[in-house]
Amino acid sequence: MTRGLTGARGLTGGGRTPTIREVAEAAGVSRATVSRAFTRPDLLRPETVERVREVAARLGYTPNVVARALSTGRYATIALVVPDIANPFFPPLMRGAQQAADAAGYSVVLGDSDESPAREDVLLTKFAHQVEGVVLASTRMPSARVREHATRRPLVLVNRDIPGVPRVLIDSASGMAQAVEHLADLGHRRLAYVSGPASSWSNQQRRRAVRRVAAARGLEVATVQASRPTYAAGIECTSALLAARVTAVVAFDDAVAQGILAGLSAAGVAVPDDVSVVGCDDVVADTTTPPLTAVSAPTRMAGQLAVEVLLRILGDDDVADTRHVLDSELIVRATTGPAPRTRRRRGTTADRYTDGRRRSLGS
Amino acid sequence: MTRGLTGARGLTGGGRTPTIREVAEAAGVSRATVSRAFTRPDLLRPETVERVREVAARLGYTPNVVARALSTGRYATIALVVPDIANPFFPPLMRGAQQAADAAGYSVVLGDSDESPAREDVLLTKFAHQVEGVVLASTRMPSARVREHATRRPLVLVNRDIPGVPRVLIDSASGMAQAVEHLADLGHRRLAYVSGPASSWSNQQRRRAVRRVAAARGLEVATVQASRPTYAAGIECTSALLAARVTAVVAFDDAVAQGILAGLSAAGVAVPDDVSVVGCDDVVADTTTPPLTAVSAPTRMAGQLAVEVLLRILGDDDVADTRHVLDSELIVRATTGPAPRTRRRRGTTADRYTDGRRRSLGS
DNA sequence: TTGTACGCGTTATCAA
DNA sequence: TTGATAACGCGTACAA
Repeated sequence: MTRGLTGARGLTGGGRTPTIREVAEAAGVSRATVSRAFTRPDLLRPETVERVREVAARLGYTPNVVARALSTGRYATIALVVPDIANPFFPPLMRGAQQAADAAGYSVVLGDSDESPAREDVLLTKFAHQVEGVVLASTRMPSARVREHATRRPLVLVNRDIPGVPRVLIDSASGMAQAVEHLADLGHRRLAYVSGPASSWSNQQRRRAVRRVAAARGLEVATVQASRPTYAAGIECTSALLAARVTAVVAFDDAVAQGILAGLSAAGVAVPDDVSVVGCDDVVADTTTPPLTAVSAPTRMAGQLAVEVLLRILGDDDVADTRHVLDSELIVRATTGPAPRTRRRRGTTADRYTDGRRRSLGS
Repeated sequence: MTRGLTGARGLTGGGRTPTIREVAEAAGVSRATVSRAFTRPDLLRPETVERVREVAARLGYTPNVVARALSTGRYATIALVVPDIANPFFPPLMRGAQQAADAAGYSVVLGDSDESPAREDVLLTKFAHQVEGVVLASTRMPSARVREHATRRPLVLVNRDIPGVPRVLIDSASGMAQAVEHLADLGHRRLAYVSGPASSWSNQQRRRAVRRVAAARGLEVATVQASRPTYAAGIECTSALLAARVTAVVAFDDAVAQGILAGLSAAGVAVPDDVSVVGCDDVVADTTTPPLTAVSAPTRMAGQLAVEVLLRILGDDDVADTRHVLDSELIVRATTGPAPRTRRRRGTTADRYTDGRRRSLGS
C-alpha cells in the first residue's frame, strides 16, 4: 500500500509528525512505554515518563487520534447537526456546544442539513463512524427515524421532544405566555400570532402558548402563516396583519418580527403607538430600531447543556431519557405599548394600507 | 484490549454497525472483495459488485472512515477555524465552506478560537492528526507561526495575506473606495472612518482605501477608534463622531454601523438627512431601519472558494502560493444621502448632543 | 516497572 | 477477476 499522510514525505522530511515508534527508538524504550507515558503515566517510573515526554516534545510528537480511535473506539469527537448555520438562532447554540466540547477535549464536526430531513439522515449515518455521539438540533426527521439513529449512537436532541431520547428543550412557551400577559395588561384585546414552519416543535409550542393565555385573558387571536421564518416573509405578511385589524403581533421568531417592523414602517403604521410587536429568540432583538420586545431564549446555554448531557452519557452508561427544559423570559423593550385607546373613524390608519383580504380568526 | 465502540455491544446486539469482515462472510467473499466493491468496482465482475452491495445494504454496512483513514491517510475531513462563530460575518462563510466540503464528500470539524491566537495554535496542532487540511479564517497569529502550521498540513487562509501561503482575500478596499466616491458625489466634504481591530488585516485595508480615495477627492477624514467591532461599541463612539462634525460615517463593519445608527437616532440626528452612514460586510445590512448602505462582501463565496482551493491542493500537489481576491461592491440603500447643504446656525443639530471632545483629523 | 504481541477495520500489494 | 496478507499507529492483556 502507499504510505499514509504522515509517512508520505519520507522519514526525514520536514513537516511530518513522528510516530510512536520513532519516539520509542529515540528514547530507547518500547512503543508501549511511550504510549503509557501519555495515557497511563501512573504505571511508569517518573523518570521514564519525564524522559519519554522530553524526547516526544523535542520531536514534536503528538498521539495520532485516528489510530487511537480505531484501537479504543474513543474518537474524542462529537457531531453537531443543525438545519442552517446561517440562521441567527444557531450560531450561539453552536458556540455553546463548541466550547463545552472543547473544555472536555472533544472536537466538533459540523453538519448543515439545509433544513432537509433527508440530508439529516445522510449526515447522521455518515458521522456514525467518526464520532462518539451527536447533538441534533431542531430536527425535522420523523420521530421513528430519530429513535433509530439514537440506538446507533448516543444522541441528544435540542428543541425536539421525543420520549426515550435525551433532549434539551427551550421552553419558549413560558416566555410567550408572559408576552401575551404583557399585551393583555397593556389593554390589547385582539392580537395576531405569525406562525413559523408547521413541522417545527417550537412553532407548535409557541402557538399553543399564545392561544392558551389569550383564551384565559379573553383576547382574540388571529393566526397568520409566514411562508418561511425569514425577514422577507415577515415583510410579506404585513398586509395580512393589517387586514386582520389587530393591535398587537406576536411573531414566531425575531427575523419575522423584524420583517414585520419594516413592513409596518413602510405602511406608515407606528410601532408601538398603533401596533405592538413581540419577537422570539432574542438573537438580534436589541439591535433593531426600535429595540424589539422579545422572548429571550437561552440558545447558547442549550448548546452547552446538550453537549454536557451527551458527554455524561458517554461517561456513565445510564443517563437515559433525560429531559432538560430551559425557561425563556420576556424582555420588554420598545416595540410594545398600550393598545390604542380610540379608533378615530370606522377604520384605523392601517386600513389605508391593507390589501382587502381578511384572515379567519382562531387559526 | 477492550473492544472498540462498534464491538462493545456484542456481535448480535442491536444498533451495531457491521464490519467488512462480516459482510465478507455473509457474501461468501474475501474482505478485499468487499472493499473493492465500494472503492474500485471496476476491478470486479458486475455480478459480484451487485451481490456484495446487496448483502452490505441488508446488513446496514457502511465503510468505517476512521479505519480507512488510518490505512490510506485520507481522512475526508478538513478543519475550519474561525475567531468567533457568533460573529455574523462568519456563519455565511462557514456555510459556504461546509457545503463545498460536503459536495466533495468531506466532513468539516469546527474550531472557534475565541479571537485568541494561542487558542488558534492549540486547535491547529490538535487538528493536525484528524484532518487532511485546514481553512483558517481571519487569523490573528503571527505570520511566522502561520507559515509553520502551513508546512505541517495544507492550509488555506481567508482574509490574511501571507505570501507563500494559499489565501482567499475579500477585497473590501474596492467597495470602500466606491463608498467614498459615492459620498463625495453626494457632496460630503468631511467624513469619519470608524476603525476596527488594529491587528486586523481587513481593517488596515479598509482604512487605507478610505484615506486614499478621500485624498484623491479632496475630502477630510477623521478616524475614530471603536473599542471592539460590536453594536455596543458603535453606540459608544457616536458622541465622538458628533464631536468630529462630519456629515458622513464609514464604519469598519455592519455591527458598528448599526450601533452608530442607534446612537444617532438616540441623539436625534436624522439619517441620512443630517449624517450618512455606510457599513461593511453586508451581513445584516438589509434588515436595519433604515436599510443600511453597505459594502457587500462575498463571505459565503470566500468560504466556498477556500475549501475548493484546499481540495485542489489535496488533489494535485502544486497549486502553491495561490492568491484569490474577491471583489466587494457598494450596495446603496437608505442610510446615505446628499450632504446637508446649509448649517442653520453656527452649529448643526448634532451639536446639542456632543460631549465636547474633538478628535484630531487624519488619524 | 517494562516489553511482547495482538487487534481495531480498512486498503493495497502480490499471487493465484 | 479474486484471495491472502501486510501494513496504517495506537492501546492493552499478558508475560517478564
